[in-house]
Amino acid sequence: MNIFIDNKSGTPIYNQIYTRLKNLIISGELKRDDALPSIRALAKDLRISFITTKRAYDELEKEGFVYTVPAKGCFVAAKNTELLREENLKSIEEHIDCIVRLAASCNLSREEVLSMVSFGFEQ
Amino acid sequence: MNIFIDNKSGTPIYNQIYTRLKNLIISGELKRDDALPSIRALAKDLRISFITTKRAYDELEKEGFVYTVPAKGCFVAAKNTELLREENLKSIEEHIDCIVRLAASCNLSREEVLSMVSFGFEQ
DNA sequence: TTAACTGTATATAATCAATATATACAGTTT
DNA sequence: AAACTGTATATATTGATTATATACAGTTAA
Repeated sequence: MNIFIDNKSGTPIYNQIYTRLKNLIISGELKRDDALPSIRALAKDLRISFITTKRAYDELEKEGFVYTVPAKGCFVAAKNTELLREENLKSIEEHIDCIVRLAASCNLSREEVLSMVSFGFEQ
Repeated sequence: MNIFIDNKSGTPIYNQIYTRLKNLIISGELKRDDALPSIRALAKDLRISFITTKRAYDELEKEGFVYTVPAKGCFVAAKNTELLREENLKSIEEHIDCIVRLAASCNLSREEVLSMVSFGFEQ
């Protein structure tokens, strides 16, 4: 499964697992309805508590990347790219809201902001 | 001085003081080189530890809104509006960076993002 | 010069969220 | 029945946040 834990890195174990699996799903290495390793098998493999792998899977499920069936296992959900796109759009909207508020509080016009954004894409 | 503490609100005391003073400075009610109440006097007034008022003042100083002179007091710094503008610009840049990254990961073009931003200003 | 004020520095206590875990439970498969 | 699956509950540890006391050192003005 190629998941490695770096105990020295500051990021929590459950987060490392979550990120790695998410990338595997997004990149397509794990396809729709593929079974993920069971939380216990993966935990045994990584020599950590299965509660920790469960947490990573819970996060993945909460964000719609996987679905789990009690007593059966955890599987890659469909429509991940659409889901990711929706999430990103929502996130972008939030950033824009912040920008609009900040711009207002320092008298920055729409045009000035637009040129800043446009410039941001050139970097 | 009109500073009130709401113990029921979730925001920390030092933060309430910080926000209130910052608003007084930005709005111009406290002008350049005006003396703020001493950390001890304010603490006595609010019936809290002066360490807490000190923390609020430390935050204000770190962000450039006030300067303190040991054994003399704490005073409103100059150029607050310019400073605020700079801070806001930096913050906007950061939001733009995030947006650019998000847009890239879901194949959103510069033009699409620009129209989203433009739309954001209409709300 | 001393009393009363200013801010500073260090150490500490309480609280809370985050992280990781063990254990007991219940359903599925073979 | 044995061996697997995920679930639920309770708990321990850690670290950051918040608020504090106490001892210190400089300034001011009687």
